[in-house]
Amino acid sequence: MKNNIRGLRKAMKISQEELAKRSNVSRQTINAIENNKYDPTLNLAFTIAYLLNTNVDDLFQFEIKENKRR
Amino acid sequence: MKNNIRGLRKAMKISQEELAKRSNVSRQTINAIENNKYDPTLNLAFTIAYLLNTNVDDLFQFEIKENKRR
DNA sequence: ATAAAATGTAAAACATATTTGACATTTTTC
DNA sequence: GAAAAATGTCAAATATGTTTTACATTTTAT
Repeated sequence: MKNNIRGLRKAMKISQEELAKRSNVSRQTINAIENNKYDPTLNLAFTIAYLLNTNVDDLFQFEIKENKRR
Repeated sequence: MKNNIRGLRKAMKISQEELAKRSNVSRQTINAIENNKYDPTLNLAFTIAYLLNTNVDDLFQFEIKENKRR
């Protein structure tokens, strides 16, 4: 799962620290997500999308992985 | 965070078990999410939205909680 | 070139999501 | 109304996300 948080954040000219404060998470969390260390929770995804004036579906690029049906 | 998984799933006439299989998660997970016990991960949210022919922003109703800035 | 700000990273503790197995209740089908 | 299918729920174990503290490196501003 990729995302363009960094791009939109920079366009808005705010730091990871600032986005973290507005999102009520730690700076490390924003940093980790921007660097694709892990995905945010659904709640945080919605919060960040809201703060960056976009939506979850546009902010995150989900690649469908097809399912070998059990 | 609310969602309309149950509604779309029933419209599609598949069981929780079937949606679980297609999503590669357990039936209990689908059940818990439909009953708002907890939110799915971002990945699972995207997967379910995809399977139900919708998107994350439409499938989940996120209520913005305003932030008492630190 | 130096100081300040921003970013990267790591480990331990804690929080939340998911699985598995099991059983009870409700709904659907015949 | 009995059987089968679907749904609800619980506990313990595992996986993943988040916080805190701390420090190193990179970038920006002067």
